[in-house]
This record gives sequence, C-alpha cells and structure tokens, in this order.
Amino acid sequence: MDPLAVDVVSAPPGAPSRPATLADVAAASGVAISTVSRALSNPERVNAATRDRIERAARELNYLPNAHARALTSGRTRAIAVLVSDVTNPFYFDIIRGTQQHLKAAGYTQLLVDTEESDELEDSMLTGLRRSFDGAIIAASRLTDRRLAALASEMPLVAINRQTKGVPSVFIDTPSGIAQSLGHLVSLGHRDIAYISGPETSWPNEGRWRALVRAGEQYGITVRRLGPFSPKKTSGAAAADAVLNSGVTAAIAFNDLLAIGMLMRLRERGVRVPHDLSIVGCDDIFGADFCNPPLTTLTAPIEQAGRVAVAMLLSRLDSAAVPGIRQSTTLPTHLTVRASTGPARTA
Amino acid sequence: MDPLAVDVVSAPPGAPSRPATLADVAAASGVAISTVSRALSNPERVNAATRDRIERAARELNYLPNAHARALTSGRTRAIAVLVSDVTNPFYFDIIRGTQQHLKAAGYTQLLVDTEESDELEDSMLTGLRRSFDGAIIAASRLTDRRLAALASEMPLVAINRQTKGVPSVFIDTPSGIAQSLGHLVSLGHRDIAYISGPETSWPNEGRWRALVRAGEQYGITVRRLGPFSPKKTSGAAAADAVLNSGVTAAIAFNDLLAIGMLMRLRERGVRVPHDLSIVGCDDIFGADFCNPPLTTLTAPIEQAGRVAVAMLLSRLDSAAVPGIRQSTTLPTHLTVRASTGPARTA
DNA sequence: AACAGGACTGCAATCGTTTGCCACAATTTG
DNA sequence: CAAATTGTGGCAAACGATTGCAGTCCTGTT
Repeated sequence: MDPLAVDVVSAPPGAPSRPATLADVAAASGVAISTVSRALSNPERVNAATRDRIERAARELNYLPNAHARALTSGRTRAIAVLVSDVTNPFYFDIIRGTQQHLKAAGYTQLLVDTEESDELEDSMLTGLRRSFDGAIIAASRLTDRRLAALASEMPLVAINRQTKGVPSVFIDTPSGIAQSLGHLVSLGHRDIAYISGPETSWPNEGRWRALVRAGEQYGITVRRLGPFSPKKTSGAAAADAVLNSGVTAAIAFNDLLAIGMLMRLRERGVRVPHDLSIVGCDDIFGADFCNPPLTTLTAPIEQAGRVAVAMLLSRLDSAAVPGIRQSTTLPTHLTVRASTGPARTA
Repeated sequence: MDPLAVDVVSAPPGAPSRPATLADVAAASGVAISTVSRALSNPERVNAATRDRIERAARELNYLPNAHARALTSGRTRAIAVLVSDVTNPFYFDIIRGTQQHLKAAGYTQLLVDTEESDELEDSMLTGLRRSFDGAIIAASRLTDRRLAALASEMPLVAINRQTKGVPSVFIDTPSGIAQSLGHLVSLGHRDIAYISGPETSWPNEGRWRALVRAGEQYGITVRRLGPFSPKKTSGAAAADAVLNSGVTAAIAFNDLLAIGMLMRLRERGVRVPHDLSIVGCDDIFGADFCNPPLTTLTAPIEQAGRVAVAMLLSRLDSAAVPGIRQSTTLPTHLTVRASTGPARTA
C-alpha cells in the first residue's frame, strides 16, 4: 500500500507483525525466558558470553520491554503524576517545565493531570490512577489537610506551595517576600494599600494575606482586602475597577495574572501606572517582564520548585525508608522592581 | 504515629493493606473472578441481583481496576502521548491546554513528552513508550516525512502543523494568513520587508517563508530573509539588531516569541514601534495582547488545534477501520491588528 | 414428558515480566 | 579425595485482569 512503509527502520526483513517479547528473544538465543530477563536487567547475574548472545538477539528482534507487564510484577511504573489545578495558568507552565526536564533526565515519564480547581477531581485522579504512577507532585492542592496527609501516607507525594504536617513539600516563601513588597511601597510613600485576593480556597492566597496584614502592622498601616477574584487575566478588569473605587494608591495582587489583567484594564480606563496607581504582582510569570508597564513583582523560583519537588520525590522512591531526608524545602523569593511601581501620588 | 492517618477515607475498618483486586471482590460476593469482571465491564451479561451484590462488594472493598493488568490483556491503556518540541514555548501550552481538556473529557490520560527539538529523542520516545499509550499527538515533529509516515503506519498518530502523506494531521493555515499579513504591511506603505526566520528544521518555518515569497511576488516586492533565529524571546535581541541593520521598515517574525523579544530589544535601543519600524508576529500566543506595544499578529486557533487533534485521534481509535474519516483538517487563521504596525516611515 | 434454547456463571488460558528456588557443573577448600 | 562453594541457567509461580468455551439450570415448545 504505502511505498514508504517498506523500509521502516523498526521492521527488519523478517518483520514480526507483533512486537518482540522476552519469549521471542529467548527462542532466538536458545535460553530460557528468565535468563533473558536477567541478562537485560541484572547483567551480572549471567555469563558474559550468554549475555552477549542474548543482547544481540534482542537488538535484532528489536525487543522493547512491555512497561505494563513490568509494572504488573514489579509494581513500579517509572511515571510520576503532576497535578496542577489549571493548565491554563502560566504559573504552572514553569512548574511543568521544571518537573518535565528533571523527570526526563531521571528516565521518568510525566503524567500531566489538570484538576480543574476541584478537590473531588483531585482526589479521584490521585486514587484512580494510583497504580499508574510511582509518585505524585501536587502543585496547588485543594484538598483538606486531613485528606492530603492521608493520601501522603498511602503514596509518595510532594506538595508544592502547601505546608501540611506529614506531607513533604516544596514551599516558595512568598509570605516573607510580601513584607518586602509592602516595604517597597511604603518607602515610595504609599499608605493606602489594597490586597487583591485570589480564590479563598487557595492556600497560598491566605498565606499571602496574613503575611501582608502582619507586615502592615509593623508599618502601622492597615491593608484593605479586595476580592476574591479568580486568578485569571480577565478577572483583572473587575479587580482594577474595585481598586480604583477603593481609593488606594497602590495594590498588591495575589498573582501576576491578575496584576497583568489589571494593568490592561487600567490602561483602558486611562489610569497611568505607576503615576496614578502602583501595582505589585506575585510570582514573576512569563509576561511579567514585557507587559506594559513591566510589572514589579515578587520573583519566585517556580521552575526550580518543580525541579526540587522531583528531586525530593525521586530520592524517597529510591531509598524508601530514609527518614533522614528533608521533608520540606523552602525556596526564597525576591522582589523585582520594574516599572509598575512609583512614588505615591500626593492626593 | 500519625493521628490523622486513622480515619483515612479509603481505608475502612477491616483495612486491607493491599488494594483490592477482582479476586477479593469475587471472594466477598461468592462468585467467580470472571463474573466480577463481567459485572463491572459488561453489566448486561450478568444477572441483576448478582450484579448488585458484586457492585456493593466492590464498593465496600474500594475496588479499583488495575490499569496495567488491564492494558496487558486488552492492549489498550487509555492514555495518549502528546509530544512537544519544547515545553518552554508558550505556543505549546495552548496546545497542551486543548489536548488536556479534551482528553480528560473523554476519560483519557495525557502523557506529556518533551522532545527537546531532537528527532532522535522524538523517535525513541515514540517507539520506546509505544505500548504505554493508545495513540500520539505530535505538535511539531522534527522527523523526516519518511520516518513519520512509517511511524504513523505502526500506531495511531495525529500531527499538528505538519502535512505529510499518510499522516493524519491538523494544519493551522498560517501560510494563507501570511499573505494577509504582508497585504496589511503593504497597505501601510511598506516596501522593504524582512522575514525573521525560525529554525530551518522547522516545517512551519519553511512554509511561512515560501508563502511570504509568493505573496511578495504578487505585490511586486521581494522579502528579505534574516536568520535563522532560535524561536525564543532571548533570540529577539539578535533578530532586532539584524532588522535594524538591514534597513527594512517592517518585519514579519516566524513567531510571537521572537517578535516579543524583538519588541523588548527595540525599546531598549530607543527604536519606536510602530513609528520607526513595524513588527508582525505569528500565532497570537499568551502575551501578544499585553506586550508593549500590543503585537499585530496572525491569530492561530492553537487550543482548538489541540482539541481537534484529540478528536481525530480518538475517532480513529474507536472505529479502527473507518477509512472515510477526514485524514487532515485545516484550521483558518486571521490577522489581528494591534499596535505594533503602522504607516511606513518616509525614509 | 422430553427437548431445544436462553440466561447465567464458572473454568482456564492468556497477556509479558519478574523472581524465589532449585539443579547442575565447575572450582575451592580442608 | 570428599565436601563445600560459587557461578549459571531453568522451572514455575506470581502480578490482575479479559475472554472463549463450556457447563448448569430454567423456561417455553411440541
């Protein structure tokens, strides 16, 4: 039919219609299946000469181990699930990038799952796919502490940006950075400041808010809380309007997506940033550097968080019972001042 | 140890340390394994009363089918591999978003693979993981037509933005859009125009270039080709410098990432866009609307491409031998004029 | 009243590996 | 020179499901 199909690389002359199995290799090299299996995975357990013969046969037959059969007996899949609450969010892009790179380097496959901000979906995915992965990385769990801890006791788990007793985690220390953000605004003369809240079920959102309140106390100012807003660019419009209406001179947004959305809306309404209003974001996602004006934001090592999470997970997969390894890692953030913040307008 | 672990939802009183299997359910409901299997997957094949009993037992034991065991016999995994050449590229995020959503809706799992722009890696991933997925979606193959066609004859495959005989594909019709882009520039008075080339191994890159040359002929102008440049924001600097040096009044970039990078560099060098130079991008990725100035670009239905690819793939998975289904789909693009293009400067 | 045909359900083989245990030979050791 | 090692390789039992084939028991026919 298809002339091109003739010289398919993986289908040598004696083309097997069906992919080769251990049994085929065994037959071809005149040994038992078990010997082939060992030759391929425990090379030292078999004689060098035999091994050579087997390896050659395997190569000729184009043998590839069947991952499922393997997983069935060994229980290991060499796949890691990565759960994000919304693939749409650029924040997760960086996480995914970090995990993907590190996982591939370690010979693992990434199972990407979108939990759509739903705790139920998150739970059912985790339990339903349980045996399809060796461990999971949860980048923004919507589960309760209780449930999360329970799951963590049943499978290797690492949470990102979520600290719960009994659950290994990678924590991006945005809260301390938040204090810096506020300090930056205060030093520019701002006294009326608003926090643009993200979803109330978001753990980081609450952490950021609390940190802000605490920092506010130190500076002797009270920060206003606006929202909640969905952490999307489009929600930025409503957020911007709310900010304008509130009369503050500066706002710290739950994340960059919201901040960028606000920037767009403000421009539309003719409000000059930072002349009339200063905006600070959180995370420093893709786009924060080239939006208009470039966003002052709390830079988070997002990609690194993904990599670290993978490293933690893999280390506990290998050495199952190493209680010594760090159960929790904290990654520092730093304020990146760009052009969306400036001196407070003198009312 | 952990007080929370006591009331784990999925570990009822008589807690089985090991997850329940068909055998457990069979024992609990006093029937044979095969009956349980049927009751759960072919409900009509078993008596209603028995089925009820079995279902109850399954629920109580918290039975969950083992995907690997299932894959071993049935050969189907309910997983689809999605290959992108670079997870870093925002263009793919929209694809991933589209595939993810549609796949989950269909009850499939997404296996995300980054091929790092390498044809070898792409090939080995595809063959190596062959039995871990039911089909694959390749978003930007670096393989030769020959090899791609060969692979497509061995497994269900859908390519995005790559037309090769024998390979079902979803094609975003950027080439015809390119003519529009050029028309737009010409109508603004531009006569000296450059194409900022992406990687030469990129299939879409060549297609865009050819379309541009052809359109140029119609308008009686010759377009200059600059590059190649890596399709990254950082490469935009070199591209911008090259454009400036070439003396053209407008440039059409291989993709938005490059275009945005150029915008940043031009701003840095004090070149006013579009006053001094007009820039047109391709794809309309995340960020093209809020960069500075907002980018005039060829809007591509990226997310839709992902969804359509999934739909095509799943339809051929279900009805294996339906030769009637469309083997190739073309998605239209349209020019979105924003603020990066304007009248040609009168030299 | 004997029988054909359904409706259910069970038996057992199969998918492709891994791995504990045993057998056999060759080599050391006492 | 007998006994204990050591090095190799095979047997066969898992792993957890699916499915063709073959009973068993009813029910409706003739």
